[in-house]
Amino acid sequence: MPQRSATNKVMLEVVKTACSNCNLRELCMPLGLDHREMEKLDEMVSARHRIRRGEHLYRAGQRFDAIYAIRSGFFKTDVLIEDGRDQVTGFQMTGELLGLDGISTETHSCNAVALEDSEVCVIPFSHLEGLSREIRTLQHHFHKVMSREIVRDHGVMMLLGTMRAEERLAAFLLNLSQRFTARGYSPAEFYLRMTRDEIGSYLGLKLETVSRAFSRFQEEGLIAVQQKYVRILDTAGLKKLMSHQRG
Amino acid sequence: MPQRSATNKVMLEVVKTACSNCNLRELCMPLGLDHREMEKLDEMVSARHRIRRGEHLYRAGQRFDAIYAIRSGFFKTDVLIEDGRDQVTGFQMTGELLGLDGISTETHSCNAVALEDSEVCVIPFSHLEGLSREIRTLQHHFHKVMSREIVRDHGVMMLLGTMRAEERLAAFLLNLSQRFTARGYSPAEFYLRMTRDEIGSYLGLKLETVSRAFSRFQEEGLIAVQQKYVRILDTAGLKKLMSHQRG
DNA sequence: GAGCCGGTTTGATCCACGTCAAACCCGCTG
DNA sequence: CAGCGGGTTTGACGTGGATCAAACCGGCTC
Repeated sequence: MPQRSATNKVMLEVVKTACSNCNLRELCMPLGLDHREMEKLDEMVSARHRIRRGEHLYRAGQRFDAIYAIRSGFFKTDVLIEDGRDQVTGFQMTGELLGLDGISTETHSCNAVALEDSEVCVIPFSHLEGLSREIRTLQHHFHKVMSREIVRDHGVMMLLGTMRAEERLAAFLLNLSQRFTARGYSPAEFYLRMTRDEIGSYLGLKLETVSRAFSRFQEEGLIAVQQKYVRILDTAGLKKLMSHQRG
Repeated sequence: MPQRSATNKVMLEVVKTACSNCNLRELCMPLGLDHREMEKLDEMVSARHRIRRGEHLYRAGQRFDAIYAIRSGFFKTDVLIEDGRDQVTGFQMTGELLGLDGISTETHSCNAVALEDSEVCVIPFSHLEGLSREIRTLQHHFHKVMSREIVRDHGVMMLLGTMRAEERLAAFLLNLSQRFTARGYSPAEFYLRMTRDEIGSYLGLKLETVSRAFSRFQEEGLIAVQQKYVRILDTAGLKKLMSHQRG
């Protein structure tokens, strides 16, 4: 049985977490490690955390010393500026990493909040750096993950800089669909874990605009929405909408 | 005298580039290396490239195998999507790294174009990975640089998602000022290397809007502009403008 | 020095999205 | 089952920035 102790308001389990038989392996960690390397990887993960819906995994300003791999659940990250404005910078799901932004200053630069009850693996960053000096493939994998994050952000910048409301929402839905698919869920129907307001914040729109876009998509038969439940009826239609609006 | 050979349309110099006595060291590479480590660093940089104004350092779709440190000059990076829309994702200056986005897929995901005659150090990525398995401080430095890029991108997302035109331009000017300062140039006056259109693309605005915002700032005595030459007259005013517009 | 050309400025008009406000929906609690 | 509250939808209206268009500016070539 795992030991338990309360840290902040969060339950910490000191378990022997085993990457070696985690079925998210191919999402979060590199393939093709030999037996010894796999054992080391298991040691790298120091613990698992359960985070309840609405709780923070970390907050902007806190000292950074670990990154987190999402075992299950759903998160958002957001940044806040003095004058009260804030923006959701991303939504993260199973198999994705959280906390990469903290490396640069050794301080988290955004908040990470669970949008549903979730579980993460805690990967102390010094362990990760140590191990990636030993295991090439791990090193390379990690670099790719960071780079992918940069590319992803460029995509969002593109979205925010050049697309109109409906294109943004279409892009957002298609992106979710694709990520759910990669995790073995239906590409065509899913529950949104976030509110209209959070979607709007992420997409640089007001919640009313998001809501109207949803309604419009429904009218046009592209999707069926019922609150947080979304069914995509016409993927091609959504794609078309994205590319050749205006121009 | 360095050997010369023409590669693409770009001059390549096979010189013994020496990080060890490069005065950008503190900007692009880690401090506190001992003599032997410094020598290895020198070997890591395989060559220097000269890029003339308007030329591409690399293009989206090309195979990635090196990152580039800007020795001198000024670049922009931009992404292009099918339907013809494009967006500038960043402006890079002396001491900054280019090409990090290519690691994830081993293919460059954006274009890098020199906005003035420039010179870069070519750092083959496999060398960098190899060396950072040996030198902890180099490894850690590199991770910080990648992470900083992510944080920077979040800042841009914030800008694009929540700020209005004049706030965006103010943020842009203050950011440039700060980066020039860090490089020993005047914080208050500089030449813009990019056009109004490129600024607009970066800030998610049309060039007319950028131009109007410049004019407005000038009317209000915040800056003096003459084409690409900008003098900041009231830094505090620009900052104030950013924070407490609309509220 | 005339003429051209890319980039910029400025003005007039338009429209997508924001703002404000009311109603609605659904799950909870007493 | 009434009442409440967070989230959502929908409508009416206002506005910041896009669009369209014309003029301007400085550097270039012939």
